[in-house]
This record gives sequence, structure tokens and C-alpha cells, in this order.
Amino acid sequence: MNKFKELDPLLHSQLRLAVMSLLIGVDSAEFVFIKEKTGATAGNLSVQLDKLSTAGYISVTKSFKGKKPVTTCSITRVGIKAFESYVNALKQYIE
Amino acid sequence: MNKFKELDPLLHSQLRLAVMSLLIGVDSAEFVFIKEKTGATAGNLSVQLDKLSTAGYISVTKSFKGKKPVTTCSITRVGIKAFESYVNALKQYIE
DNA sequence: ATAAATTAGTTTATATTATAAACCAAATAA
DNA sequence: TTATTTGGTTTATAATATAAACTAATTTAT
Repeated sequence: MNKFKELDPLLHSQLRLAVMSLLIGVDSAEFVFIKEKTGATAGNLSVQLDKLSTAGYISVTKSFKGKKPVTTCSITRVGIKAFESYVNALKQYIE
Repeated sequence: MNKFKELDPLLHSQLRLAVMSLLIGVDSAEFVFIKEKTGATAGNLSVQLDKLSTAGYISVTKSFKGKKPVTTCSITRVGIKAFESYVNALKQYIE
């Protein structure tokens, strides 16, 4: 009947997908770095990181580098799983 | 700077992408067929077909099969181009 | 020393999008 | 003849994405 699998709506978002795409390739990444690589505004990025974090797809830790606040993100095992099955599902649509 | 290309927002939608995915493989398809294959509700499908049609990505023709109305859709050259570059852009995110 | 600008974000208001519910008209079945 | 089904469309609402406005601390310039 239905040919197409659900696409996890949390990942089916340009910015959140870009974030996950970045994070899956590294150990961790800082807010400012992600902002630059994705071209997002700080506000938008902040909101979307929150959503990914709330879902358990990434972990976010706040600390200081000297006197400047730093927000560091890394993908979780749950996030990797979710990303992988999203990519899998997506392939039905584009292949 | 920005590592990620824009994802055409018209195509970055589960249902519209599914529709395009179906249509790219066939000459044309009827509303009811698309509805079944995508699992969409009629209302939602109607709205999304309209958007794709307005964008020139598909063409929609209404006719009758006997006494029943039939809505037939096919992808346009513009739609094929758009789909192809969407898929291309998407690959940056998932590879 | 103090005003202005920069950095590193968050909160919140708004615009956009997606979706379903309600609806319509014609045809068919009970 | 009165339901019910078919094949949709319109429209109201819920969800999402985004940017603008804001905060708080830190530099930098005067």
C-alpha cells in the first residue's frame, strides 16, 4: 500500500539535518563553528540545537574558554541511530 | 564558509517529495493512485499537488473516466530539473 | 574611566508550512 | 428515496521555522 516510510520530522529540517551531518563526522563541535558551517543565525541555531538536545539526539555542554562562554555539542548514540534510519528512509524517495 | 547548499523548500516536504518521487518514474499518475502510494489524505494531497503545480513542477489535468472525475498528474521538465538538483544538494547532508 | 562595539548566546513574536476536518457534487447501492 | 461511496476542494488549526529583539559579559576605543 504505502510505498514510503515516515521521515523523522525532527531530522527532516534543513538546519537540524545540517547540524547532525556536521556532528556525525566529528567528536564534538562548538556553537560558533556550527553557526559558520551551516550559515544559520544564532537564534535559529539555538532553538534547533535545543530541539535536538531535548530529543536526545545530541548532547550540549556549556563551559568557558578563558572568559568566553562556549557551547559544545556532540551527537549521541541515539542521534547516530536516528540519523542512519532517516538516511535509509530518505533513500526510498530519491533513488 | 557555508558547507551546505539550500534545499528547495518546495521539495523538502515528505509528501511533496514522495509525489515527485512517484512521478519521476512514470509517464503520469492519477490522484487516487498517488493517494494510495503515499498514504496521504485527499485534502492534504490536493493542497500539495496544487503547490507543485503552481511551481510548475508538475502538470495536472482534470478529465472524466466514464462519469467519474479523474485528476492526472505528470512531472514537467522543470520538475525533473528541480528534483535532480534537490537530490544533489541533499547528498551533501547525508554522505 | 567610560562609552561603544563585539561575542556568545537566549527568548519570543511572527511568518510559513503541513495537516486534517469539514465540506461539495455527482454517482451508485440499498 | 435516502444512504453511501467516490473524487476531490476549501478552510481552520496545529506545528515548524526563522528572524528580530534582547541579555550579559567582554573587549576596544576615546
